[in-house]
Amino acid sequence: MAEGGESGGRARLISELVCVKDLVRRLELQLRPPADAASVDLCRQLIHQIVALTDRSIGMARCSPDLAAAHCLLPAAAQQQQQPLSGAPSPLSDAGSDHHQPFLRASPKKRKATARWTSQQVRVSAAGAGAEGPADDGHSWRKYGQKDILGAKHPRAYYRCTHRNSQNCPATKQVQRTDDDPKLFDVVYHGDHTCRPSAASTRRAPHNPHAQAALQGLAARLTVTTDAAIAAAALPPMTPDSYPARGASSPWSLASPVGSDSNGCAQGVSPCPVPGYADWGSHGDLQEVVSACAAVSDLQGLPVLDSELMSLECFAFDQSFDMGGAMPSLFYP
DNA sequence: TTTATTTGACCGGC
DNA sequence: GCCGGTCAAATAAA
Repeated sequence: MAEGGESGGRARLISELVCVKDLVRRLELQLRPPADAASVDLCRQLIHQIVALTDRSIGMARCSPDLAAAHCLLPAAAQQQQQPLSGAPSPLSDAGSDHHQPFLRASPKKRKATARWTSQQVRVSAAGAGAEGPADDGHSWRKYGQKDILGAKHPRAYYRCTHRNSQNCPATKQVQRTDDDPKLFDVVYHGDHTCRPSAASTRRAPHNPHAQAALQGLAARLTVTTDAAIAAAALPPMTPDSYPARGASSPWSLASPVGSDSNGCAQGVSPCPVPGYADWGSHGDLQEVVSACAAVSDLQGLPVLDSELMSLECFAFDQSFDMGGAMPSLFYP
């Protein structure tokens, strides 16, 4: 546990937020009229991914004693639901080991060569994105292999960054349909993108009322809990096509993307720990990530999302960031 | 013609 | 020897 030390954790946190930033920008693109069903579905996919990544980032940040002490990461309502970080340890307190990721099978034979990568695990839905795989995550991937995995119902697909050759981008990901729900995919990211995001993904877009509605629904339901055990094990992950129908009497979990990786030595850590995103790694850019989320919600006057996400501006990336501790999980009550 | 995907073979860790 | 991950030729699609 605590592989890679606190600087590695901070690097992962920044990487997470960079992904969020990219997703938000893509969401902005979907907000331009005319809106259609496919666009709305894609927006939902993006929202799902944004929340999942935010969830994990919050978890990482909460593990920083300074950040947690400042009470700047979570809204008051969410803090009321929190359990103490100290005392009884969370089942996810040693996030970083595979056996705490319910959607990942233990892989004792994982190669050492791949273990050095920074890795992230998320569970995403295929709903609205076709049955072939989860929605686009903002990067361009090229499939290079597929394998039947022992004990798994569905094969695992292997992707690498399209810019692997042109920009020597080392990022790869593995996508595998979950056994229990064909609509869900477990996605494991290895390495960090050193390629530059496409310019198209950064264009601003006008307002799309359907996407705004989806965001509004997201904001209205957004709460945070540190009971990752419940979130990860007892409750099903969110699917974009299902969350609008969920009632308040049926608590359920968003995907619990428990952060896990190896030692994170594949990347530098300070001050700009994410290769290829060096110019994104500043505090100002992190604020931009959060501000982008807030700006979208603010268009419809969504104080909940606004205040919650704006509180994330307290991300100061304390130099003593520690990955130890419980991982909270977002869920919709 | 170029680019992406498929799929069997190969490699290396265990 | 088993298994997961990657390679690369063949094939398909744009």
